[in-house]
Amino acid sequence: MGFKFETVKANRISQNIVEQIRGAILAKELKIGDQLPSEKDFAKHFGVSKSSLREAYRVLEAYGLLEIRQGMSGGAFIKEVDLTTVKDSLVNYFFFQNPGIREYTQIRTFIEPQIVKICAEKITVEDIEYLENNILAMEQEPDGKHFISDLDIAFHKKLVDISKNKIISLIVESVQAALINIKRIVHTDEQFLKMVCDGHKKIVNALRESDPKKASEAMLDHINEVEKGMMASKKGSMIITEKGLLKQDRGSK
Amino acid sequence: MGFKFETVKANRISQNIVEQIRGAILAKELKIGDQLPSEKDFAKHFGVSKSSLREAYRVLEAYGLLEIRQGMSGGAFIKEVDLTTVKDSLVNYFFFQNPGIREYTQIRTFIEPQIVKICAEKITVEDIEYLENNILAMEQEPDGKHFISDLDIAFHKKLVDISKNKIISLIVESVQAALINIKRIVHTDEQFLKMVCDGHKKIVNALRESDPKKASEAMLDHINEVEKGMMASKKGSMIITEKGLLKQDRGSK
DNA sequence: AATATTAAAACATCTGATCTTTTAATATTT
DNA sequence: AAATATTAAAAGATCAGATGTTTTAATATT
Repeated sequence: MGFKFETVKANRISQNIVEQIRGAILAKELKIGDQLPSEKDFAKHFGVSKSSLREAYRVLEAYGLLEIRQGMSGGAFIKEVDLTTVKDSLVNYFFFQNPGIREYTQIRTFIEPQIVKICAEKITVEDIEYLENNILAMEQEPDGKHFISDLDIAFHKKLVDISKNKIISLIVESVQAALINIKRIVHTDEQFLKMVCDGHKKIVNALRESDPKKASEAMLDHINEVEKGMMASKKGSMIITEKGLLKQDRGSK
Repeated sequence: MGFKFETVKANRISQNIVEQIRGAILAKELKIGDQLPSEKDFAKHFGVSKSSLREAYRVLEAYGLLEIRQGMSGGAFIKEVDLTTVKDSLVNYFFFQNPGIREYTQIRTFIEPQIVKICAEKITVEDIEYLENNILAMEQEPDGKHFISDLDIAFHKKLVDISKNKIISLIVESVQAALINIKRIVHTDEQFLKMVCDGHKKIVNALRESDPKKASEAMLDHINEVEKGMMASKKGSMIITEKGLLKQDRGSK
């Protein structure tokens, strides 16, 4: 008949409450820091049991919209959704989509070269100093382990933060987090580490010279090199298990 | 002391259970479709009350990782996280970050011109036909209303889907959804509508000629034009309120 | 003035009962 | 035999109320 109806689920009390409160937040009737009534009072207000209301609070908390504190002057407070909440959500999503390394690389090649173009014009001496220290730390890191990825994330995060675009910051950070979290691959060999450092150095050099084109090309090369490295050394790399231990990755398929 | 400790929250039973189950999913010990024990059984297994376990299930459901069905052969089933869940999370996040139109435009100018470059090589006659029909529908739309944005989203979504990059699809869709959901701006004037259609036509023409450079430039122009249009007509545009009604936007600040 | 104690508010958890939904199994009808 | 209606059981949804734990403001003590 050309018209598609959507499936409807029976309304759960807690879901109904969740939607009302989220709606009030999006409609700006509730602001950050506002306190909701206590479980007992609000349950009575809605005419539902405490458990139903508690489930609603749990869900809103999971959305990152609520902070619940125990104790005397505790309660439920409207909270700004933080980056971690969204990143976790993206990680969950990517876990099932399971994109290939190519897909991660592609989005990075779209964004990050353009980011450093902007950086080349805006960057300050303090920023340069920060990036140089980051590279130094990475070089001095004795045998890699997972610190490399933290430093790597920090390097790219710094650049994207200079661009002052909150959306792009979120994307770049999440893509990198997802890549590391999902693949759980950390490259520990000297050669890979050196390649990353060299790439970062070239980028910083171009930025120091305020050369957008050179910086952009250096970033593009760097991303592609890292991809090549990840593809090639897949078998030889280490993966981090859920328990935090390191074990040899035998490569998939 | 140079070392930063992170704050720790007292462990809640439900949170502990959530982490265990999410961990098992990420560790691939639980797969899509797997059924978890019933509330009663699992609560007993963990040695906790049913309410605590229920709260854990609610949270996992909010994460999009669980589907809970009532009835005889119901129960809790591991579910693939769907796009809606992540988009909602992004919408929540952007609501507080409240990025400017410039930030939305910028990320689009980074990604979409490159997307159509790829499309120019991959696109099929069916795809072209789809896009042409989309433009026709938009032209025939009598007086805009919110259908325009649905068609606009569909147009850009189609292009990004051709690139077969799940990450980029998610980003482009979410950015557009967030822009419309948060700003709640719909342009109803004839002039704006015509400008969008013309932009889309130029893009499709370039794609039909398999001209990546021309397509990419047409997309870049289109995005920038739309931004200009949104900025300029901010006062004259309509906004959709929470209740779905349309009212005149008087412009902010 | 500093410190220790106490009390109350609010969340956290538990127990156990009852209601509702869904479906598999059974019974009935055609 | 096939279609339809009924029934029973499994599992979640909701409720009520009791008890435990955390946090902090108020009070008492040193």
